[in-house]
Amino acid sequence: MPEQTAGSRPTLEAVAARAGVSRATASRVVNGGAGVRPPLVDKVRRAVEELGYVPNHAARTLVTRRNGAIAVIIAEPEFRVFSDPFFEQQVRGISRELIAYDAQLVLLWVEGPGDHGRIARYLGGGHVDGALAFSLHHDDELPSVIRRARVPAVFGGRPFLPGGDGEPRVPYVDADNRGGAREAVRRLVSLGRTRIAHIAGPRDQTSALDRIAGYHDVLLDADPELIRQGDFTAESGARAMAELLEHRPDVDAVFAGNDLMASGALRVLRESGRRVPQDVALVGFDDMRTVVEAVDPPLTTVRQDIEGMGRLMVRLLMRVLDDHGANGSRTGSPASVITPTTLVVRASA
Amino acid sequence: MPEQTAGSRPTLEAVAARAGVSRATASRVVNGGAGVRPPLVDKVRRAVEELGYVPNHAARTLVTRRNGAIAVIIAEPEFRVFSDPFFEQQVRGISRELIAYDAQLVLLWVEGPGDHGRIARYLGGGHVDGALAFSLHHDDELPSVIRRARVPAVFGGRPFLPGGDGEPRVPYVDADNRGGAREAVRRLVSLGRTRIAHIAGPRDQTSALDRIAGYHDVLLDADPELIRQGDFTAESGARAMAELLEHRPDVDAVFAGNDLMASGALRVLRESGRRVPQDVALVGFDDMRTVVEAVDPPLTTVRQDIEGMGRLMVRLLMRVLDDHGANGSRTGSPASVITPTTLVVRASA
DNA sequence: ATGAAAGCGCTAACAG
DNA sequence: CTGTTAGCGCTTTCAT
Repeated sequence: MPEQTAGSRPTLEAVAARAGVSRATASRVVNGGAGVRPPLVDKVRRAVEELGYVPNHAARTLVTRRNGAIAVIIAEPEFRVFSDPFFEQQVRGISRELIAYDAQLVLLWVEGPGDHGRIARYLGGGHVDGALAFSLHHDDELPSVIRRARVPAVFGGRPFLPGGDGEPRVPYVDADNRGGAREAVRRLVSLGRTRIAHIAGPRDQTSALDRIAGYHDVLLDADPELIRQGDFTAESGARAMAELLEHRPDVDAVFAGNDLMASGALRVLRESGRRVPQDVALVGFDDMRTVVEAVDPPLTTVRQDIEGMGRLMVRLLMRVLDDHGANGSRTGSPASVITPTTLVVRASA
Repeated sequence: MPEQTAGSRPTLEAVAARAGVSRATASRVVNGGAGVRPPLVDKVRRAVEELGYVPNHAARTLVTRRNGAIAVIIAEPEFRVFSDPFFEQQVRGISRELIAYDAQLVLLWVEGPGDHGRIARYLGGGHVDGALAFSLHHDDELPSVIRRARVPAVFGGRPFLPGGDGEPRVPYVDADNRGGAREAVRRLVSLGRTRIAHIAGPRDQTSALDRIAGYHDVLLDADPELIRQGDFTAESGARAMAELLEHRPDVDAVFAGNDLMASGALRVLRESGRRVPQDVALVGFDDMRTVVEAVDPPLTTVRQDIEGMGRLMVRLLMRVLDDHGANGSRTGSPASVITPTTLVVRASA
């Protein structure tokens, strides 16, 4: 343990003095040591060690204009933040990747539109180098708030693009919802099913929309009766399944917009005396552990690499930041990233 | 929307110039405006408005030595267990209170002992003014890591005090686990029950220990056979209840260390053909919504104000910080806070 | 390859 | 009450 006087911590000046070099050289060593002769590098390193020197972040930020911190914006209504496994995994990915970049995670918790002013002020105040936010509902104003703050940002999940005209596109990271949905439906088709229904997620979320699109990609002329609206909860899945059974009792397969709705549908299916997968095959989406394996039969579903998406959000943001730094103005909006999904076959289809 | 040139943001200098005052006066106004004549205050305020001035945080920190940021340290293993409302509510309370103090929340995610070095470096690096952490298992090293970093910290939940000798006591905020347990057991006594069992939480967590102590406070000479070990999971509650029924089939009341264990016990109780509360009365702890109301009969339990505890952690930390600032050295370790619990009577007891 | 010196934007004595 | 003047600790030209 390096000793350290109670009040003030050693400065670069002290390190330089101890190593018998100038502050400039000490600085160079601390920042990688490029272009400094090995013997001096060693001397400085040793001084740093002995003094227990840690760079003063504020001083460094003041001159470099880099904070080494990025904001993660969490909108309360949307997520039961830490209890939602989805969200937890994403934040874990972000946190891990940020550590690799030696950047800090500043959590901005938004409880409602009333907080937008505060968020805008903070973001605009140059406290963080960039922001990470999550795709929300169609009518959420947060994206505009972030954009107006002129802080480089990356979204998790494809955002609804406001206006749509000359607006700068925000880069985002999303799973291949559409492709995943196609795979799910194709699986059902390959099983010989011909009356394949879809229990859709809420229309104001792009992930739900994209999954619906994927369904239609495969089933070009699907009977509208076979498509039912849910809201991503198990309850809504059960309700949708009940409707389905009423209007199209001949249904022989269901692609649910997520695992939760699939679990609700499964319950109703069994209550109606149907066997899964024999009578009705069922595929979900998300591969949410707690649901997928707790259910009988275990659910065939589409997996997305959620933690990986979190990591990618960080990488993408860092690239945007580098562009900013390099030539002053953007090199053009960086491409968004769509991560692949994989079909996980279990017993339900 | 105040205009703003792309690259650099306006400085205090610019504000001062525009308002026709010195930088010092502008600074005074920005920081509350005490001791500045109203007309000047107005002028400066207007200039700030027109220029869209936002103080540079780094520059301010550099001179004041205050970051306006506090770290919230989350230890991964723990976090999973608490993946329920508990943790989320606490962080929400912290976040809300921090906003009131205009401080930022820096999230430090600890995945294991391997991260201790990084955490120590960060904390020791003066990036944050203080830290908030949560009470962990007996053998967790995090508390020592934090203490060694010499950063003012407050714990959520009474920590195991290491060493125990001249070590500085860390202030903490905790619910009155012992008192709550007493209330729970007294309720059972008041119902005329005479063979009251306790399903205890893990012995390496102070909350579990305190609840056991509360049980003993009321039942001074309880039969050791009536106390069974669980680990705060529903499964362990079921197991403990089964053992209980085997050794003491005459049991007529159970105080479970938390609601999850109570729910497991309830299931076993009913499988054994006993009626709750008629044959066996049951009280839980935590008042965890999702469990307490989902269960039949609804659980009588002990409620703690979790969000409030989060807020108190922040207030306590701020007080510690003020003490530090005021006279250079601590005024003495600030008192910890124990928040009251309340018995919530439902149908199970 | 190294050092000297000029700030980054702000606050806090200290004068006036 | 207001302005002047030093820095806070660090990076970064610019000379050498």
